[in-house]
Amino acid sequence: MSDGDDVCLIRGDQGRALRALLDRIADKWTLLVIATLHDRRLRFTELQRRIPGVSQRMLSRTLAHLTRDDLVTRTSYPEVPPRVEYELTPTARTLLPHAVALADWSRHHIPDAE
Amino acid sequence: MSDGDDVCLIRGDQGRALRALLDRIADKWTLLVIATLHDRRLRFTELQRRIPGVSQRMLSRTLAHLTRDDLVTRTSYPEVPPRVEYELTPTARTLLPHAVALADWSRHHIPDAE
DNA sequence: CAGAATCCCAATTGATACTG
DNA sequence: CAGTATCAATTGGGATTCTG
Repeated sequence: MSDGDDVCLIRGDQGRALRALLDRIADKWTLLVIATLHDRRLRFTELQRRIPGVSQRMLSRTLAHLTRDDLVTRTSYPEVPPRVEYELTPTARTLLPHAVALADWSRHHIPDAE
Repeated sequence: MSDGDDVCLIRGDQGRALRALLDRIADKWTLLVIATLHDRRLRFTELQRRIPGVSQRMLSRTLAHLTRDDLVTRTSYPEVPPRVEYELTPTARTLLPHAVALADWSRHHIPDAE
């Protein structure tokens, strides 16, 4: 907790890791998708309905990236009409507390963020 | 710590706060500037030397935003040649542990982030 | 030294239409 | 239903030039 904590967010592993994370989740929709899936599996259309403003294209891309990064699992059922369900991976769930902590920090320290 | 923690990162204050924060710090240079200033006040040119690849334009813009958001203080000394020093505000310092925590999470959960 | 102004390119996002 | 394809609009960022 001391002020002297060594912060090595430049040039080191920490810096690259943080950049890799932000590159994956800091865009316009990713965190919204993760948050929307936090307590339930959802189908494509349900996700789109719960996330106001997202286009099919962006939701599709976001889910593809999340699936590739192993933060979301995609389950396709061989039915007609097709049904596909998305769900957070355990890995993604461990990220949620950090997101909440950051949101909390923001509400306390950034004006108009409340 | 339970799985049932209420995560309200959608539509609520939390969601807007998190978005406001990411809009301010998730770009290419902001966190690098914050990290570079974590233990010392620095002048414009020193910052540019310590952050490889940053252009004058982007460093200038980034510092202006950080100053406006009260994460960095700008002190100008009336000398010739001019001297300007930048320093983290106490507010910005409280953000650093969160950044470190996220970097740590990333190193454990994102392949190639190490 | 510390920047502001200008121009240009690349990447991100959105709107719309179409398909298995 | 769950996407993909295409194109237009917007934004982020870099290179260069100029200035108090």
